[in-house]
Amino acid sequence: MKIEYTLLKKEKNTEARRGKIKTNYGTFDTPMFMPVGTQASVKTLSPEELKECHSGIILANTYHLWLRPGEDVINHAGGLHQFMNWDGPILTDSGGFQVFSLAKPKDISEEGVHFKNIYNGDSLILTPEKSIEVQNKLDSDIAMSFDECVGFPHTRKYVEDSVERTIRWARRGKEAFHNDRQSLFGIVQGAEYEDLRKHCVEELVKMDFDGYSIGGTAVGEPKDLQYKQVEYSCKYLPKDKVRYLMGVGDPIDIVENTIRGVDIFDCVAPTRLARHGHFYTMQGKKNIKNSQYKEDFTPIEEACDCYCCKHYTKAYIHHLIKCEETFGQRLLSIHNIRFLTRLTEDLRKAIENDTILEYREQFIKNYYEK
RNA sequence: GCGCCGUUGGUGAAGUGGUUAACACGCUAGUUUGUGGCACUAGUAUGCGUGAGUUCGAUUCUCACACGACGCC
Repeated sequence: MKIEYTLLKKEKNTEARRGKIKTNYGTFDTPMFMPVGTQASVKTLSPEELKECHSGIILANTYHLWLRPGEDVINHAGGLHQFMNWDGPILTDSGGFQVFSLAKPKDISEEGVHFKNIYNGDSLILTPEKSIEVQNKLDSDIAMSFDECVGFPHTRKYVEDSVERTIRWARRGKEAFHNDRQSLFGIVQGAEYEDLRKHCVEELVKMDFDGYSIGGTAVGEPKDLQYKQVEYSCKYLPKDKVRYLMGVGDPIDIVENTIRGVDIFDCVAPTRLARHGHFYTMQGKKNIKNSQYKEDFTPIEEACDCYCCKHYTKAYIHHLIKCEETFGQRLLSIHNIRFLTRLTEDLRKAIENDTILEYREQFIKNYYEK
């Protein structure tokens, strides 16, 4: 079956939404934070540890799994869930972000995007059809359309042409799509131009996707522009379909964009930052390597219920991270992901109580003014 | 006791008669947004064993002393 999104409640004063998503691998609440497991693994964490972080869904990447081990290997294993021993929902990115991070403009053609295989130097082309074929074989619960994620800054003309191509690619991908157990999302592009975002949404809605993603954010643009891009997208998206904001996961951005109507977030930040010693607290982001933690025998956060905070001290984690022990990276990854899922739990409560604006005010006060 | 070699930041060390003493590690901070994981950026000896001398100028040359390694009695 396809995913089923249920809108449970809209917050009284904002666009924030409380909902739930039913998949073949369980149901999860929205708003929700989704950890990133590019290569069929959320770096340093086991599926059991991820479960304890209360992640409702995880993300894996088409581009990387296409190159290694190859979609057929995973298909022969019985699909991504079986391959990686994760029995919760999985969303796969299409490779569209790698168009932004790896390809140059000259590598992009109407047919698709030309890449060099980093493992053996082969010339490769990723097309909308190929991306969908790979994702069909990976058998994730939610697949993404192949899009072009445009960087910042850019010219209006470039974005105009790019949006049209992304729409054509979305149509080609939808026609190539064959998997009854999987859902497919369209991706809204158009940078900071409201008319282009509106146009993109209208064209995608005509194709009737199972849900919609907001792309082209978190690519170096100022925060206020990011929030506008989300507003210009959510304003035109159908209320009865889920909305996923791609690549955004800074705590304040999760709060701000939930208020603007986003249901799902993903970001590499909690795990990447953890590997470099940073951790989130309600009083802001901190660095465990700082010498002040050398003999601090208290947990990362007293109020946190994660495995890391229940059993380990800052002094111990300070030591582990300075020694580059992977256990330290793992403990902070657990904490950071749990921090973000707790944040979305708070936001869900605030939506139910119609108090999300008060929550934002308090959150900003604690997070930034200390 | 004699001979010989050596002594440069927290560590390993490079180097020069003349503006900011290389590099690495460590240390101190910072950055990271649909991940080409474990990277990048910045700061970190007003100082070259101690004292005296030569010189316009010494960490660099000379002498004495201290400390250390090696060899000989």
